Amino acid sequence: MTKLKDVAALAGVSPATASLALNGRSVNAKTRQLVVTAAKQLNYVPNKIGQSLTNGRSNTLELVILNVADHPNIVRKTALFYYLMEGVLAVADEQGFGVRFAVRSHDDPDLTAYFADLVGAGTVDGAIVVPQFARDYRFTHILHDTTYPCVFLLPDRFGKDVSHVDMGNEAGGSQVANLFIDVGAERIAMINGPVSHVDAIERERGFTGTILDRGAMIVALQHGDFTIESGHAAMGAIIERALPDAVFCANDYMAAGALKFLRERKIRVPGDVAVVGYDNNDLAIATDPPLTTVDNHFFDLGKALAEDVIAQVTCADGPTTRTIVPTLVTRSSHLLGRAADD
Amino acid sequence: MTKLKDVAALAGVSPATASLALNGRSVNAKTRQLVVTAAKQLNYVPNKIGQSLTNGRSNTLELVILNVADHPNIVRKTALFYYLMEGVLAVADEQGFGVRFAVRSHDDPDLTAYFADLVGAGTVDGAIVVPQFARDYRFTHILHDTTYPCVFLLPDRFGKDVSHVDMGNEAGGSQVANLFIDVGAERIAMINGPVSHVDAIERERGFTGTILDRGAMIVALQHGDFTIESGHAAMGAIIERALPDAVFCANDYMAAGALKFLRERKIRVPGDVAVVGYDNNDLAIATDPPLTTVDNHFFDLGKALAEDVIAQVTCADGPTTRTIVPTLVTRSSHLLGRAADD
DNA sequence: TTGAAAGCGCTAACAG
DNA sequence: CTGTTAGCGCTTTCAA
Repeated sequence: MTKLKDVAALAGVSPATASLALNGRSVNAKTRQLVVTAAKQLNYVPNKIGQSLTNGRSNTLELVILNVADHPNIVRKTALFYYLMEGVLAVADEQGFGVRFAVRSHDDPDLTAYFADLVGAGTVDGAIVVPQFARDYRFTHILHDTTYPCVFLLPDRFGKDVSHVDMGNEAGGSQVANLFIDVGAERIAMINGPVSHVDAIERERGFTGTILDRGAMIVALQHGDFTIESGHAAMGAIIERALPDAVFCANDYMAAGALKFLRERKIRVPGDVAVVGYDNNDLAIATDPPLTTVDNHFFDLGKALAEDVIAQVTCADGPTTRTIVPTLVTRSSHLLGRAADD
Repeated sequence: MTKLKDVAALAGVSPATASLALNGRSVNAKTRQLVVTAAKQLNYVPNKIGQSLTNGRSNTLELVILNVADHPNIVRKTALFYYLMEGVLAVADEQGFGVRFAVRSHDDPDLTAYFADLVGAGTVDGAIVVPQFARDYRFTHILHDTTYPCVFLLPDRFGKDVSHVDMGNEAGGSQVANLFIDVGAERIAMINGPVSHVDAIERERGFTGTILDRGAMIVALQHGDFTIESGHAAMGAIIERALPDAVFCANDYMAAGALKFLRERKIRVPGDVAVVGYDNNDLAIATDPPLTTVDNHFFDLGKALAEDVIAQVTCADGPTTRTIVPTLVTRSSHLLGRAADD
């Protein structure tokens, strides 16, 4: 591997000036020319490890996602997370940062050690962390105490003390509630995700809040685990008592399961009951009927996350907070009664 | 940040011995004890940048996936790739490697520069590359010439000169063909992916090869772009001429589109026509009927890829080649005639 | 078994 | 504007 010294030698200057020349600092134009052509001739690529050691910066971000053993890893299934990664990559690339990727379990006894390594090892300048469940956040202290640049993907409520991006689950739930009311539903059910899932908690809060505010009622609330099967089962449990006008499923997978159950029972969707999902997964256009759902804008979330860590890394800015508001994507599964026959 | 020197000072030894002690080299037991407790007391985390500079190794792998501008980014949609990443992470973690992630376009004019940086910058010890299309592979030369550790996810046919893992598309296509024949199909169609997609090419080869070998015939061949819509359209194009007994779709998305089209036309699946997809995407259990499909074992592919690069990094082994054979997952969409009514 | 010293590749401080 | 020197944090000869 050719190094700076070699380039300097070929150009007939000292390594120091070669460095200045290559980094666009003030040097004699002729000298720069010399150095640049020498570098090109030798296919010189600066060794980033060397650079990091002197600069104290690695220009790398770590994206870590936190799982939990007792629930299926929904990230695995949804492909949504890939959009987030691409968002992160988009801004990281543009700003000259590389991205490392890691998955840890929330139950991992040495999660703390992992984070300690992260801040100590010097391989990354900042971290984007995606906790998914309301669990033990003690590991956060390490990041906090050292004021290590990091941003969480977490609702405001859970991310009080740390920089975070909120994906607007509460607003999303509320949007669905309004849609149901507007379409004439009165007796309403929800199939939510695991009780400890932070997004699920917020979706439910936003949803039930506005349902009740607007004078309709919640007649059933079931918890699934975000899988198709659990949606299917939950729908069965709901129907056992009575058929609601509308059911909101906290993700598209469970909505697909619910749809499946209703089809088996020959209950018409749309028409007899309105069904809405969440995430705007690709699944939502494959179901029959196509699913009305909520789009989180995962790509934008990824961009926001990356922008915010990078800001902390480069400007030593204080903690940031922002919300990316999701948008309703109406297809046909939310229609009720006559409207469904159009 | 506390450094080795600090630990050494506290333990009352030289940095050199502290290093030896911490790295499990031969040192007086008492000295080691001293150093270890000092390290613990100071929460010492070795700086990996410093280590890298001396060792010449970063213990990091890069996973790069190659896109193409003129086709939808299927990786974005499938979630399959996430399984692959988890496979890579699983072995990387275990072996003490970190993983960087990047996405590049095959059409990017400075793809070559990107790879040159990769080998030159010293931030990664090896690369896993996932090209998806049969395109210009000139950038490979850089990796090749420098014998840089790298492994491709590519069919044998395309990966001749480089270490690679083959996902067994040809075998998978063949498995589907056999299933069709066994179920009594005679007039058979295929909805394939883009003509330049390496996996699509192999799937078709394996499929049509055994269909013809076993005396059935191909009555239609359409190309989609791996999306639901394209599957829908392709199915329409096929039906325009005649209804085949069976149609093999090169991925589950297109199969879902085909299913949708057939449902609209009130053609029964299973029963009138057999439909099989590929990938064993989660989509496949959400469709009606559940889709018979082929599982690529993406997690295992990721593990294989990681194992093979790491082997190259640590043992300077020569090029490796292996195939992870996919397996058929039968649900009900492949049944024909009476069998479908069971 | 341990310490002193050198060096990995680079950039920054300081002279000249 | 350019060269010399030092040093980032670590490991590794080489001596003692």
